[in-house]
Amino acid sequence: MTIKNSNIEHFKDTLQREGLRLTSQRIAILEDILASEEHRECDDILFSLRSNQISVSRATVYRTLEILEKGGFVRKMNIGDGRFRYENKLPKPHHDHMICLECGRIIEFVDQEIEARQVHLTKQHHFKLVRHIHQLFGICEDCQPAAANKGV
Amino acid sequence: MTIKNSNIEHFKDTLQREGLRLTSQRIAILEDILASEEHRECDDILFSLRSNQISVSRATVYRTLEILEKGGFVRKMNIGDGRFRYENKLPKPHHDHMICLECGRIIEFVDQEIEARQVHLTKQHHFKLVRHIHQLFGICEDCQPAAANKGV
DNA sequence: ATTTATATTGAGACTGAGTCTCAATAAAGC
DNA sequence: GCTTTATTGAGACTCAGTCTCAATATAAAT
Repeated sequence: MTIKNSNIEHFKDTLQREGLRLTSQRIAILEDILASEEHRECDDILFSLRSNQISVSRATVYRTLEILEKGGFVRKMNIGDGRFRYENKLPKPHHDHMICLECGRIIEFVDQEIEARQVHLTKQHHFKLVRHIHQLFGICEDCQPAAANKGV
Repeated sequence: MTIKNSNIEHFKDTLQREGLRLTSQRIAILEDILASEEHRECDDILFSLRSNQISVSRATVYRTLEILEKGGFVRKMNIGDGRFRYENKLPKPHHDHMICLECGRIIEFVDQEIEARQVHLTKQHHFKLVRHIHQLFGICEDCQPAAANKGV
């Protein structure tokens, strides 16, 4: 059994547990996400499907993304520009993001010291930490010459 | 001269530098923000003004908030629920936020180690850090008993 | 103080991401 | 294959935020 098929099986189990059905649209959306390493918005996924002659409605993509998020297949991220991004979460350990303000490029990072400090700080405030967002906005290496010309 | 008046003077200077005018609406909005320590959304500010018999349109509040943000008077924050929050930035040094998922309470924090690690990490990636968002979501002390009952 | 040029305002139209509705369709179990 | 019921697509809808434009107010000039 391929890795891809084992993911579909896993998805099937997740659906069954919730009394949901395995449809061709859901499979197509999951496969498209599994095939990408990018942080994409809904329409990126929609157009990617369409470029493979798969027609799915926008509503179905949103609905499926919600199921996939709950099932731990994708991570939904808010980078503050009003549109959510979705990334294939399966092969990835926890990480945070640097986001280029010029080109939108996303660089992933993790830092154990920061993770530990977060736990420490929340304990100090008797706050039960559930999840966190840590985003570093700036200019990536490639965009720095261009940004300097624009006076950034 | 009171602290309040010196802020209005500072605002006046900021406006003049941009060729903008000092209007009663802009003063009222700034004063309302200066009088609050909270992280409020546009409508909170609008209703606060109205409760003081000051009628301003929503568009003007948004427009003024934009000017105040650029001028460094307020900080605009995205806590991921689709509505921006604005906080009086003047008396405050840099800080990040813990956000209670139950009651929306916001606790401010700073940690020099985290700040230093951020700089270190971005340097490693030759990324020019401009700003960051660091939000810790969870359950605040007060909400933990209630959340436990709901099975969170 | 009056005039003049132009920035600002308010009301409501508009935008765009995302959600909801509902009739038609398609899974899944029998 | 039949039945039950979840799912789909199309488009209406929502909601925060932005834009438009005629009426108004500010600031500078006279």
